[in-house]
Amino acid sequence: MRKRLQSVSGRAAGRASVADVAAAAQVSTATVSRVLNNADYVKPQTRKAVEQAIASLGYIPSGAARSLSSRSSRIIGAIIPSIDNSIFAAGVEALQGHLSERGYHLLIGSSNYDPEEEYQVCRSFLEQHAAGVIMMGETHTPACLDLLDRHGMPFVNTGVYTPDQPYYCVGFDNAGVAATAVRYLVQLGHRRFAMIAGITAHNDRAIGRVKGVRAELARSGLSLPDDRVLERRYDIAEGRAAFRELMARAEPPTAILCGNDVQGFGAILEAQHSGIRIPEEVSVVGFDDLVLSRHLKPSLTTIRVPTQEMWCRAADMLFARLKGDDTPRAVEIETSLIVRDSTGPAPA
Amino acid sequence: MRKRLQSVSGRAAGRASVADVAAAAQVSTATVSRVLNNADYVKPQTRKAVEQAIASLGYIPSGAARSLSSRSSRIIGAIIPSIDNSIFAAGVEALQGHLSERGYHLLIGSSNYDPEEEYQVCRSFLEQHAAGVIMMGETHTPACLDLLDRHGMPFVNTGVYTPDQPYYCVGFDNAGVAATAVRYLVQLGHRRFAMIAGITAHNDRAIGRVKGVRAELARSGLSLPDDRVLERRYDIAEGRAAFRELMARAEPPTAILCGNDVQGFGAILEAQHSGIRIPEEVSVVGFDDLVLSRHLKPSLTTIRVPTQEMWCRAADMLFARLKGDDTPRAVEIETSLIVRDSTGPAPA
DNA sequence: GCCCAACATGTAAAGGTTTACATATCTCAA
DNA sequence: TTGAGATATGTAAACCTTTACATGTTGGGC
Repeated sequence: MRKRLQSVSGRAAGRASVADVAAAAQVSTATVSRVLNNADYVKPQTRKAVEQAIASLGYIPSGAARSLSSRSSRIIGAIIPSIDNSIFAAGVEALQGHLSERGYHLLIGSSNYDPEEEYQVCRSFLEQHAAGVIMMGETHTPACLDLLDRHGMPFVNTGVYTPDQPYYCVGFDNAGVAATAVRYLVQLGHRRFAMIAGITAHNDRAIGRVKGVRAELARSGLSLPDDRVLERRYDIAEGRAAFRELMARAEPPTAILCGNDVQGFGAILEAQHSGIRIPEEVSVVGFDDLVLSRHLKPSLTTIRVPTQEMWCRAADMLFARLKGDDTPRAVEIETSLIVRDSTGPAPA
Repeated sequence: MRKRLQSVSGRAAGRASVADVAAAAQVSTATVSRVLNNADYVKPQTRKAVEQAIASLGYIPSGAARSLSSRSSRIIGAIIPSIDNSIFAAGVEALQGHLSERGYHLLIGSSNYDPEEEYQVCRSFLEQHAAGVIMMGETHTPACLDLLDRHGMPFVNTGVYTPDQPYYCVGFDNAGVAATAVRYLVQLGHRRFAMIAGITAHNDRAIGRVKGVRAELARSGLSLPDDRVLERRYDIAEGRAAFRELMARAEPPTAILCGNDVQGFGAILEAQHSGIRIPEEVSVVGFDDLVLSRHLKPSLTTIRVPTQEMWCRAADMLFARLKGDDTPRAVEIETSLIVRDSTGPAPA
């Protein structure tokens, strides 16, 4: 059994610890800790000595020991339904950068739109002492909420704006935003609508969008029968199939609202392949404004959602709560209808 | 100051610990630990008692304490150049699931193709006591390699196959694979080639692909002048611009190889917009086989890369090394040329 | 020249596991 | 009946920080 690394040894026999740094800088571990966490009351000269020791030992603090001791960590957990969806990938990317700039780390888990998996991911975040959690949507199992609550784990719901709820959130009103698109289409003279929606089970955003479309149509004295709402996965192939199915009907819709851009891509691509003209024969609207949307032919009219901003704001809300600052409970982010070439006047 | 949570208290005043579980189950903490890590030599009856205590207390082990004590964690770090790229998103998604099934957690960091950032992410993984790291490519700064080495942190390079190197890797020979596509195009009669390549700085995969193309062309007595290699970001807009630029030349290429599918999408979409016919006027080949590739019109001929498999294998290599099992140092995964509609005979 | 506040640093406990080692109990062959 | 393993459990140290508290030092107003 070899004695632990001494400050003299160039090579680490095991990892250098605060004790090693302290020894090398001839100070106490408390002082090293103070330097590390740049606390007040450290003489510049002392600080320099410690920093030098840190550098020469290649000392890297132990996150585990740190969070054990301080009962807080620099880890944020994010639960994403599916990373393999551009909109979430973009969000995760932005979030990761945002956290990293602030010395935080991102732990990610995916729920696959399954509440049970979401619960398990929460548990694992708790296990890792995450400082906070970001989740999608407002619908979580009681077990999950209870778990977070019992452990005093702060969390923020994203993708939804629910000022009436007691939970923190940053997002937008899915129903209201979807209504915007409908209003625009109605103005263009459309009367026969259909929807390629996301799978609504366990997905309040998808539900909200369908609801919003229905509500707005109702306001114009129109309706959206159940058989004109096709629930499909967020997937190009599914979007294509749904579009084909809708357009093959006796009375095809003149306007199709998609649950997200990916389904919209499916619609446009299927139209390209089958020779259906968009927007002359049918208008298509997406949701998210992914990068591809502006490049397709025709380009896709859609709702722009500032995802990056949303995830970063969610992180900021957590930071504020961790610091004890107060922060509004519900933050609404601005979306906008981006009119492109996939929509036009209803055919005569 | 309140006394710590007792097994009798329904509500947690702080988090339950092994000590609490031990007390509740009337055993020692060692036994609880044994149950937790399902070690041998625990009487079924005892195990049951402990498990019951765990359940009733809602006990969640502390990952921090665990890794501190055991000097190992269940965290794997992955450094991705950019999550906001379908190919990586798909990989991360698969990796996350794979790890999660095995009780591991995924910490992610992005390097933005910047070696310095990669180094920083490595540091932060070290800080979090990751059990292992997965990185893209074989090119890492000496500082980074040294850091990993000094801390005995196992890592695996992905996206490259370098049996001659002393590092673990799982991937494929970028140059060789790119050559495959060239061979196919040469057979189709193409003689005037161009490339929309990725930015080669700090990106050995991008470099490899360019090299492979050049090497294979040389074998056929052809060449690829520097002015026919446009280095661009992996981005649809960049792909479009590059395609436009190439096709506007006095002698436009008859075949364009793209650094990845995203650039290929750019080429196809630009062709759609500008009325250039693919493959009649020019053939286009991508790399990655993203989901969209088969759906575009024309569909994109490309190289299929089993990304999901690649990332999962990388994780498996780490697992094997962590367990002390031995594992081949270099694993080659199989890619294949997927011929679709974006390639055809060279125009006459 | 004194004393107090502000500044600077040190000591040691606590945080929640794992694990080496010690101890206790059981089983069964001789 | 005994005792040697095998089985089962316990004790306590170690892992590496942070932090409450204690102590020591400095400067300057009087």
